[in-house]
Amino acid sequence: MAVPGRAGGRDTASQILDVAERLVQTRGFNAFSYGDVAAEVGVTKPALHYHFAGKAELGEALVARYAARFQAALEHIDATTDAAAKKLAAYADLYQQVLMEDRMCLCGMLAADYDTLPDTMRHAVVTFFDRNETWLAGVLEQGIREGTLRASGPSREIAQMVIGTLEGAMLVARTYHDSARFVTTAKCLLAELARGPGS
Amino acid sequence: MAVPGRAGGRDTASQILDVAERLVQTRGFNAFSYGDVAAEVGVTKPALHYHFAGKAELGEALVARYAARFQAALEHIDATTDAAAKKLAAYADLYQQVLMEDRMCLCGMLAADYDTLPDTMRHAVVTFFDRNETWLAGVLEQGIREGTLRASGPSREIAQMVIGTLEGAMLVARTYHDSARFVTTAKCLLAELARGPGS
DNA sequence: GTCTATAACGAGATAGAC
DNA sequence: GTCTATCTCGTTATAGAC
Repeated sequence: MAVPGRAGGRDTASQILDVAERLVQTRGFNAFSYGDVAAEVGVTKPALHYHFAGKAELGEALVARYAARFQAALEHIDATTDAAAKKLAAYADLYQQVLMEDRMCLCGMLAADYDTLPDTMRHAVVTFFDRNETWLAGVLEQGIREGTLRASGPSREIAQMVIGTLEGAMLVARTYHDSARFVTTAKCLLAELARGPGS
Repeated sequence: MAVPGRAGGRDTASQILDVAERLVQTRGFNAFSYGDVAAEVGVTKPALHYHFAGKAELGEALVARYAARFQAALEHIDATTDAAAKKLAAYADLYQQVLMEDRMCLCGMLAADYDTLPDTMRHAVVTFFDRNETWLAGVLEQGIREGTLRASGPSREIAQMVIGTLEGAMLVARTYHDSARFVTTAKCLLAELARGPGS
């Protein structure tokens, strides 16, 4: 339950979000339609427009829900894990769980679609990355204090690299249908950040 | 001229490829149309169909040209650079040049669109990554022999991480309209791989 | 090699009944 | 809250003239 709320689907709005989320994560924002979602949920297109006025509004709701769920997962890590290195591993595991459902990170996918997104969605995607960066920078600083992690530069910059590496590893691994490829990169990354004899 | 051939545009086919390439790199494969390309090149849609039967064929030609150009750039690096660490820096610089034109790597973008691509394009994208991985692994092994690079694991796995990191850093940096963000991550990555007191 | 014209389809969206 | 029916537009693609 690192990513709670996905199993849900009692009401139509949740079902719409569930289906649309999967379609965006696998096909991208410009390769899914109201028709696709409606058919899969078992309603008609106007029913979708009742719940989400347009594709922009649906997209905004998608990012908002995903970001909230991710934020909750980060808080869950903070609440249940002490060591910074373990927090980092748990963070990478969040990505891995997404990939093992054959999905790209929602915001990673939307980053690819960025130039075609409505403004509100753009801002929401950037905010998602900002929050991840802030959380990661905190974990890195904790690890440096503990002496369990090392940073060869400012913690925010290392945090940016971690996000980029995990998003990129997901992106590429999906073309190989090989989640092991992601796991390998995540392990390399964690090994690099673990306190070796560096700085 | 690390990426030769882009300036070209004598014949219509080249112009079509140039425009389509930029549109795919900025908007994705599912967010550009024959109409967009035709309008920009200054011809009509049937003229495009004359040169490239359909979107699939255009996409294949796009990846083939991009991959060939990239391959040529790698050979250029090999021919003009000795030290492995400098080759690695030159490799990261190839990505940076693409990003500074406000573009995503063509194959990174197509990786996001992967689930919606025709089969021939899928294979071409994977082959692109494979060739990059092979070249990078060779450079890493050279660096280990020289004692200028270190690898905390098998060179092919490190090569995979390098590709993932650079693709992901590009992907995210584009949402910030901030190529400096990519440069920072690339520097961190090169610093990690440079021979510190590690293995 | 490029055009006009058009076919055939799917997209996002709305009106209005129930 | 969901439906039928419809509108308008953009999409890929083809036929056939020049």
